[in-house]
Amino acid sequence: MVDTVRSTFLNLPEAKQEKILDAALAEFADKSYEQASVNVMVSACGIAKGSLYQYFKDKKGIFLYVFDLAVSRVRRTLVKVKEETAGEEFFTRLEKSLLAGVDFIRRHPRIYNLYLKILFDQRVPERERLLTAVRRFAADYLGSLVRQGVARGEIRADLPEHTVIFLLDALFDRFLQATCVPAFDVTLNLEKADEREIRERIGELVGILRSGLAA
Amino acid sequence: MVDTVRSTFLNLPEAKQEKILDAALAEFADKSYEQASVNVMVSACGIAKGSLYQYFKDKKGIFLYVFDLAVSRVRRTLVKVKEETAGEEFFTRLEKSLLAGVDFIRRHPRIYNLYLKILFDQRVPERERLLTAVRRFAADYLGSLVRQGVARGEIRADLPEHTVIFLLDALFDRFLQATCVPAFDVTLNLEKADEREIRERIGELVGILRSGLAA
Amino acid sequence: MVDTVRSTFLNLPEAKQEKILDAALAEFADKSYEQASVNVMVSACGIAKGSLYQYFKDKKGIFLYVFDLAVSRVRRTLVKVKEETAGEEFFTRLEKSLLAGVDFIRRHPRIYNLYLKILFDQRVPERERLLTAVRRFAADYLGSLVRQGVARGEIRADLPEHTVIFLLDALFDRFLQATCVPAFDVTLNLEKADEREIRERIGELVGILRSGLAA
Amino acid sequence: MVDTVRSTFLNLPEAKQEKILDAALAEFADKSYEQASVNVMVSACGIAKGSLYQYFKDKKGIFLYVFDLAVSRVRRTLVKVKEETAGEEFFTRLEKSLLAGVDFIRRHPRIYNLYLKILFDQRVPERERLLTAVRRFAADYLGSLVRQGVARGEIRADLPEHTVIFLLDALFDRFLQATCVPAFDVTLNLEKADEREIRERIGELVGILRSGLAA
DNA sequence: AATGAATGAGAATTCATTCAT
DNA sequence: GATGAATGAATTCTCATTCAT
Repeated sequence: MVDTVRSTFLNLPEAKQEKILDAALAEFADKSYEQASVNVMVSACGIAKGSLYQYFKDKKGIFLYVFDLAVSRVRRTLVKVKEETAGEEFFTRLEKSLLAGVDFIRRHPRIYNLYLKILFDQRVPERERLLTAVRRFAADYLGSLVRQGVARGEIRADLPEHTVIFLLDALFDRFLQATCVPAFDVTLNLEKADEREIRERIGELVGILRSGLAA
Repeated sequence: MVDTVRSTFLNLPEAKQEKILDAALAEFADKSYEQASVNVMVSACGIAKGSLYQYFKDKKGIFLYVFDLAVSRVRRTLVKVKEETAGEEFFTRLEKSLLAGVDFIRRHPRIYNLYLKILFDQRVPERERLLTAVRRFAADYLGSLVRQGVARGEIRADLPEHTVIFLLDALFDRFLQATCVPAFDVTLNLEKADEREIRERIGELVGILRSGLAA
Repeated sequence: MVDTVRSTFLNLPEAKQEKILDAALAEFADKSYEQASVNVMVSACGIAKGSLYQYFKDKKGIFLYVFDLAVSRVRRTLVKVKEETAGEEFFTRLEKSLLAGVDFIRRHPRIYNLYLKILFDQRVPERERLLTAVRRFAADYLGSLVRQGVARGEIRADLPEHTVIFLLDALFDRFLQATCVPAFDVTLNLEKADEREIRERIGELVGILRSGLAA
Repeated sequence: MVDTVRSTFLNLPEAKQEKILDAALAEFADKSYEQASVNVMVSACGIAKGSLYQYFKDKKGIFLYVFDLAVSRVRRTLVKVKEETAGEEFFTRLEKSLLAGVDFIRRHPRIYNLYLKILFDQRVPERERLLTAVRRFAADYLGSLVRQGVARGEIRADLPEHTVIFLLDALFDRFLQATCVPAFDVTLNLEKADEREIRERIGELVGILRSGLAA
C-alpha cells in the first residue's frame, strides 16, 4: 500500500482525483491488467502522461490504489447490511445480503469486474495478497452470519462450519457472477432478470439451503 | 471450427503437432488472450514463426483450435463418468462426477485455466460462443443427472429444476476452482488437499445437499 | 528473355499454361511488382508453390515472361491496324489507331495496367529495357504513319519529325489513360464514355491536329 | 487533412520537421506506397520508430501529410506564373508555364514522383480524392488560360473548350514526364536536354499548337 | 515432375516509462 | 507541479525462396 500513491495525488482537488480514478478504474475493469493502457487512461481524463507518473510510481501503483479503494467500498456496503439486519433470522439475512450484493454490482459493474480480474488473471500485481484479502473478507462475513445462526439455533450445529461457509460462499459468488458476467448463466438467465425475478430465484435457492441447513 | 486450422498442420507427424499444441496451450493458459505471445509459442516448441502461420490462419485460429480440442477432452471424460455410473444413485453419481472433475483438472491444469480465461476475459475471440457451449454442456450434464434422480424418486420432485441445476453447477464449479486456483479458497484449503481430504470434503458437501434435495 | 521461363513450363498442356499466366497477369496488374504475391498467384491457379518455381526461376522470371507475352499481343494488334489501313489518309489512320487502342485496353485492361506499372514504378525488374522497348515501338509505329503521311503530302513537311511524333504520342497515350485510369480524366470524362462519345472526342482532337499538321 | 498529423509534430523545431518530412518524401517517392518502409524513414532521419508514431497516426497519415504539403507547393508555384504573366499572350503564357513546370520538377523531382505514384498506383490511400484534386487543379489552370485567350481573340472560338484543355493538359503532362521519368522519352530525349534545348522543343510544340488553335 | 513444409527477415504499430523544460 | 517528446523492445503477421520427398 505504501509507495503506490504519492502525496502529489492526494493534494489534488477531489474532483480531479475522482476524474483520474474513474478513468483508471474504467480501463482496468475493461482489459486485463497488462492490456490496460496508461495512454488510454490519461487521454480519457485529460491529463498529461507525465502527470500520472507524478501521482503514482507506476502502472502497478495505479492499479493497487484503485483496487484498494474499490475493496473498501464493497466492505462498507456489506458491513452496513450486516449491521442493519443484526437481529434478524439467518436465512433472511442471507437473502438480504444476496440482494444487496446484486444491487451493488449492478450499480458498480466496473468494481465487480476488477474483482473478477484478480480472480483468474495471474499476472495481476500482488494478486495473491489482494485475492486472499477479498476472499477472507467474504469468508469472515458469511462466517459471522453462520456462527450467529448456530448460536441462535437456526442452523444445525452438527455441520462442519467451514463446509457450510464454503457452500454459502460458492452460491453467493456464483449468483453474483450469473447476474453480471455475459453468457455465463445458461440456466436461470439472471443476467437479464429484473428485481422481482431476482428475488424469486433468491427465495428458491435459500429455500433449498434452509432444508439442508436449518436446525 | 472451420478456418482455424490448416491442412498443413493436420498433415504434420503427431509428435510435432503435440509439441506445438502443448506450447500454445501453455501460453494461452498462462496469459490473457491478448497478452499471450505467438513469439513465445514458437520459441517454446522450436519452430520458425512463419511455420506457425502455415499451420493456422492467425493467433485467433490457434486459440480456437486449442480450445476446441480442450473442450472435447473434458466432454469425453465427463460423459464416460456418466455412462459408468448409469445405474447408481443420484448423490453417488454427483460425488463421482466431482471426483472425476478434480482428477481431470489436476492432471490437466492448463485446460482448466483456459476455461477460466474465457469466463472472465472479455476480448477472447468468440468468447460468447465458446462460453455458452461449455456452460450449456455443464448444465445439460447436471440436468440429465437430476432428471434421472427425480424419475427414480431420489430427489424431491417439488423443486424447480433450473434452480437445482444452478445450485449444483455453482457448487461443482466452485469446488473445482477451489482445488486449482491459487489463493482462491480460504475456507477448506482444497488447493493443498490430498485425495483423502478431497473425498471427505465432497462427502460433507453432498451430505448437506442430500438434506436439502433428497426425497 | 533467356532464363526467365523453363522448358518444364513450355511442355505443360496449353490450358494449364494459360491458367497460370492468367493468375500471374492478374496479380501483377493489380499490385506493384514488389507487392504482387507469388502466394496469391499459386492459390489463384491451384498449383503448388514449388511447381511455379520449377516453371520459372523466380518472381522476376514470371514477370518478364508475362510482360513479353503482353507486349507481343499489343504489337500484333497495332501492326494489324497499320496493315489494314495501309492505303488510307494519315488522319484517318490516326483515328482508327486510337479507336483500336481504346478497344484493346477495354478488352484487356490488365495488359494495359501492366504497361502503366513499368511506366512509373521504379523497381520493376529490367524496367528500363522493357520500357524503352515499348516506347520505341510506339514511336516507330507513329513514325511510320507520319513519314507515309509526309510522303503523300498530307502533312506539312516543314515540321521537325520528332516533335510531331512526340505530340502524337503524348495525345495517344493520354487518351488511352483517360479512358481507363480511374479518376484521371476530369475534363472529357472518357472513363465512362460509350463508343459513340469516344468517336466524337477522337474526331474533335484529330480535327485540331489536322489544323496544326495538315499540309 | 485532419487526423493525419498530430500537434506533437507541429510543435517540433522546424529543422527537425524538415528532416523528417524529407526522409518520408524520399521514401514515398522511391517506392510504391505499400512498399515504402517506415523503418527506412526513421533510420534515414535518425529518430526512434516510436517517435514517428507520436507525430503521425500511422503510415497513411504520414503519406497524406507529405502529399498535401507537396501539392500546395506545386500550386503556389504555378499560381505565381499565372499572375506574373497575366497580361501576356496565350501561347507565350503556355510556354512560360511549361518552362516553370520543368524547372519545378527538376528542382523537386521527388515531389513529381509522388504525383506519378498516385496516378497509377492503385492502393494509395485516398488515391481518388488526391488524384482528382490534382487533376482538377491542372484543368482549372489551363482552363483559365484558355478562356482568357479566347476572350482576347487569340484562340479560335469554335473549338470545344474541354477538348482543347484535354489536349493542352496531355501535352503539358507528357512533356514533364519526358523530362524526368527515366527511359520514358525516346523521341526528343528531353531527359538529358539542357535548358536551351528544352526551350527549343517547347517552341516547336507550341508552334504546332498555334497552327491548330490560333484564331 | 510435382509437392508443400520450413524459414527468418521484415513489415506496421503499441507500450510503459523517463526527463528536460 | 505539470508537461509531453523520446525511446526501443515488444507485438502480430507476410513474404519469396529452398529442398527433401
